[in-house]
Order: sequence, then structure tokens, then C-alpha cells
Amino acid sequence: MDQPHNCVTPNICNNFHDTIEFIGKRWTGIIIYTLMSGPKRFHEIVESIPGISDRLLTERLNELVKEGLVTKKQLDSSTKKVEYELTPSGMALKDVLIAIRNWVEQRPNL
Amino acid sequence: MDQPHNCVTPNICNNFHDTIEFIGKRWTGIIIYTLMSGPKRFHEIVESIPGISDRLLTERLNELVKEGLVTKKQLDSSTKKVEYELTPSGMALKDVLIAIRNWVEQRPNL
DNA sequence: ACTACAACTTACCATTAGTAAGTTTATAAT
DNA sequence: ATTATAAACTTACTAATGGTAAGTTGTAGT
Repeated sequence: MDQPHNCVTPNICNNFHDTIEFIGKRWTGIIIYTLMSGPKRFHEIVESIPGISDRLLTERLNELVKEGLVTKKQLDSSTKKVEYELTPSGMALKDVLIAIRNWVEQRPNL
Repeated sequence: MDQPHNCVTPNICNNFHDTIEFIGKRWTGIIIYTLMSGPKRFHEIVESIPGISDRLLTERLNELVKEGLVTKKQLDSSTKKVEYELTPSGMALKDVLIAIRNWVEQRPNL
């Protein structure tokens, strides 16, 4: 808990402020959470996240790829099948997700 | 990393999905981060978070109070001076913030 | 009495999200 | 061989949220 926040690299989260806003962007956290259990195809992600739409999932996945947290693989060339997988950097967010889950579990259920 | 997400109590984050969306809401994370160092007055928060506006800070603080993560104290009755402070529940988010900071520090600076 | 400050509140415009329908290419069914 | 279905987007449009600026209320200082 030290340094404040002054953004340098646009769209790349190299500091606390940018990072928390990036992974906290609507759906992003749950997408990462979903991919923690292994690579998934587009429709598998849609199906495991109730409420998300095609449009926003596409947008968020593109952002995640751009930030280097997710990779996109073409399965079976010449078809439209793709697979999304966390990079090591994305996987390293597991500790953050675990910390959140622990906090949720320890909260008094008002 | 177990259970999925099905919201029961509206506006109260008792599960992973709601929680990550709540603390990831624009400015919320940084407000909590700012209050980690102790109680602060309204204008002190504004001054320590570059870019935030009165309107959004008011809105976010109200949400945080509603969720039981922050308390609002009237200082010096009959003036407008107030102070915001994390509740124990809010303070418990420190582990989450530390996990994020660690992740940021360990990332390769593209 | 005049000015400034603290903590909002209101009004308005810009950006982002949600919903639904359409597109493209490929395999499956009849 | 034609038709249908599916995967992964894309486009268009409306609703919700965020950003900017100005206004409000009450106290304090000079």
C-alpha cells in the first residue's frame, strides 16, 4: 500500500489504479475467473457467465488479449472455432481472485 | 475458486461476481485504497485521487456506506464537516489490494 | 457585510452497456 | 443438392452510467 497512481502507458495496467479499474471493468473479473479452470471456447464462456452478451464478451476478450492476459487460438484451421486461454500473467491473477473469495466468505451475511 | 454466481441480496456483495463488480466499479477501488491509510474528510479524498469529481465521489461513498464498507461521521455538529472511515469489513479488503499490488509489481513492464 | 470553504445537488452532454438482429463460413441433416 | 444449424462475430439502436460545470446551503473568518 504505498505509491499513488499516475498513468503512463495507456491501456496497459502497470499501476494500481489502472489495474483495479481494468480487472474491475464490467464482466472482466468473471471472465478471468471462468478461464482460471482452463482454456474455453467462445460459447462455453457465454454459457458459464449468466447475463453476458456476445457483444460485450467479444469486446472484453479483445481487451484482455490486448493487455496480454489472454491468448486466442484458432482451433482446426478454416473453421470459426477459437479457444481463449489465460497467459501466465493472467493466471497470476489467481491470488487476487482468491483474496476476493476469502473476503466474500468472511463477510457477515447481512 | 469454486461456486459460480447467483445473486440473492441486491446491492449487497455476498458472492464473487457481485463483489468483483462492486469493488471494481469506477473509482471504488481507489477510494477504498485511499481510506486504508485512515479516516479522511471529503475534500481530502478528492485531493488524493486525481481526476475524481465531487459528484462521483459522493455517489461512490454513499454506495460504500450502504454496503457497510465505510462509515460517515459528522465532525463538529452544526458544520458541514464529515469524515469517512473504513469499517472492519472494508479494512478486510486490504488483502485484496495487496494481492493486486503484488500482481502489478510482478508483471513484466511491456 | 462580504468572501470563502465544505459537502453536496442539479442539469446537461458524452461514453459505455444492453438488446436484438444480421453476417459469414462450415458442417450436418433430408 | 438444397436447407438448416452452429460458431463467432458485427452492426444498429436504446438505456444506463460517467464527466463537467454550475448552483445550493450553512458556517467561519475579516
